[in-house]
Amino acid sequence: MQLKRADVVTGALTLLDTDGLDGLTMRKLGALLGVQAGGIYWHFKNKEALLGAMADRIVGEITATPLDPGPWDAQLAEVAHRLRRALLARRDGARVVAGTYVVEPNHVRGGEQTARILTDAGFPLDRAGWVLFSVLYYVLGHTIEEQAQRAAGDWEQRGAALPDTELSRAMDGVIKADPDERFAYGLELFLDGVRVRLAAAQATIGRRQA
Amino acid sequence: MQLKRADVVTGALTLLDTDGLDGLTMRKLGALLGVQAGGIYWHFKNKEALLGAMADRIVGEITATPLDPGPWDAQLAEVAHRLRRALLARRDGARVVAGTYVVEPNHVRGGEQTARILTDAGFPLDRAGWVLFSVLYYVLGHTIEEQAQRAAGDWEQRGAALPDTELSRAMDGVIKADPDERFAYGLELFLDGVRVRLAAAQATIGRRQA
DNA sequence: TGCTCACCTGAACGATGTTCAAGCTTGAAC
DNA sequence: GTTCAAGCTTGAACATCGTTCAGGTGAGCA
Repeated sequence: MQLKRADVVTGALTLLDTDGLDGLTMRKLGALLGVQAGGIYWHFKNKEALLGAMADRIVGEITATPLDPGPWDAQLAEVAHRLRRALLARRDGARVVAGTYVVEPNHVRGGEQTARILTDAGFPLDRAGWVLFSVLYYVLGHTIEEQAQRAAGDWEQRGAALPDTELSRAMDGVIKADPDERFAYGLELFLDGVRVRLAAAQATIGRRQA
Repeated sequence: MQLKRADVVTGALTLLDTDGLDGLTMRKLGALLGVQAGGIYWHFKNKEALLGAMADRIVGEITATPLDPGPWDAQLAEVAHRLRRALLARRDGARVVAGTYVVEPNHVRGGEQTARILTDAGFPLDRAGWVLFSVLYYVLGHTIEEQAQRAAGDWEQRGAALPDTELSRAMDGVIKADPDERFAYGLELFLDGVRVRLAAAQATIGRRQA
């Protein structure tokens, strides 16, 4: 039974979970697959291409199951949460996805599907794209930091080094707060902004129609 | 004249601009500083520590000049723009900053200064921190992608590979749009959300006072 | 049976981060 | 002005990394 392209990606994701992105080497991946390191290069041009395929597999989770019908804001929030869950599901998932600027099929498919949510809600198509990317950036940034914090683990010299002002204690509180809550809060800020824009756009149309 | 810690950081940032993050090696940095690669390890425990110091120097630009007095939303927007400019000012600046989860002095100082903007506007302290970090994540995510796209340069096989639907043409339009405009648009979405929250909080206080 | 691809081996190449004993340089103390 | 410890650097080595490539192996078709 020979190796298929998909098997390499699966093995790479397994190794990612156990050893992290920095521990993901071609030699270790080869050993896991029962193959010499060089053999992988028949399936992928280089490591970057492999990482791109891994990223696409990770974000592919988002479009795996169809969205429940419902109001646009609930749907958009669901997509954002799915993306975050997909990134968190694998060790260093956010770094893997953020590091690859490749246009892979699942990326594009997910983007289109999400844009449709916004255009159906009445957003003009170009602005829908802008909103979509903005949310994407927020999720990526948030999850990168979340996983970096998790990786840094408990070498928490932090509190000691900081000056003990009211503000810096608050900063420390932010870091220690529940990431799920913080994520939802920031996402809600975004959605409020989108709601404002949507209301304004519809008011303009209404005025034009009146 | 011997090397000081700060000189190493300055040289590293120069090398970052010319060779990019992937081209920033200890040997090249040593050559630039007129020193063997091993010598750098007297000043910094390892490369990660050096990158942390570089990141702190980059974000230090933000607090270099004091903020103009004005309404809180203009100030917050100014901070976000300063952060973006500081990251864009150096090649791969966003990746450098995002990759280091170290609490360096300038990071903390900038965070506190920005939190004060929000508390002065009437935000509770803990929520101010959440808002602040959310904006930070947006800016980081946006700028990482912006610089990645710049680095990918004009190997634009992109248009050809994509299916030619209305939606995918729109996606392509997003990528080709002016990054400054896109950034400002997404930031404004955020600010709208914050305004909504602030209005709601003040309404509650008002009702309580009444 | 033999041919032809698809797939893999095994060894090498250059480059990277990091370590360390040994030297040099500097500046203050005597 | 000499001395001496501390601050800084050398030079060579080590393990490991991504990547290449000429040559093997094996399965499926003729």
